[in-house]
Amino acid sequence: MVDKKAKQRFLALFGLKVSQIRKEKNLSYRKLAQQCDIDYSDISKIEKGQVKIQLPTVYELAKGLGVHPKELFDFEIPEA
Amino acid sequence: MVDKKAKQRFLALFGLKVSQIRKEKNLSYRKLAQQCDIDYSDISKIEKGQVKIQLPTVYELAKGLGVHPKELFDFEIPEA
DNA sequence: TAACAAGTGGGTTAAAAAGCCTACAATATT
DNA sequence: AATATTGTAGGCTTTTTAACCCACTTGTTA
Repeated sequence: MVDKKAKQRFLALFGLKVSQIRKEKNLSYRKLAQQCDIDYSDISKIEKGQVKIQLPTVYELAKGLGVHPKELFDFEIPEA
Repeated sequence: MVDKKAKQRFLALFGLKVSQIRKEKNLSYRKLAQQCDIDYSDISKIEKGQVKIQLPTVYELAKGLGVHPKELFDFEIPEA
């Protein structure tokens, strides 16, 4: 496993993006959870960058938020 | 697990995108594998949509391909 | 103040990815 | 023709998510 810190940063930025979009849409964890097949307590962990979610979960999340999955990755990647 | 087919389509489209970019850059599985921390045989499976990779793997893949992770999701999501 | 909603953290079990390697067939290269 | 490259498939072990559930705490609001 190379570049552990960069991956951790990536997870954190992804979670932040999810958090931003969720708040824009005025959704609580529980409300969002109703719209996608993810447990509300797990969404909390995702936003904190605590779990390395898989592609289908990314898909579910985007669906629940009503955005294209691509949008969840719309953030700057820190170089080096 | 709701919507199994949609998730499978999503995986397939993602893999197709990876495949397209890899070929644009004239990279073989083994060459790409040298630039990211993923085994070459696993990249093959990713492109075929056979594995549900996690976020750090998405990050690695994008890094190896020299693109922003967002680009790997730049495809149409089939409705319904 | 009571009831409710929200965020958080901890735990469980089964399934699957990560990470690794080997082998083989089909191409391409020399 | 011989060699090297490429895609593919299979197996293996360890680690971790997925998918749940429950309990506690802090805010909200009726």
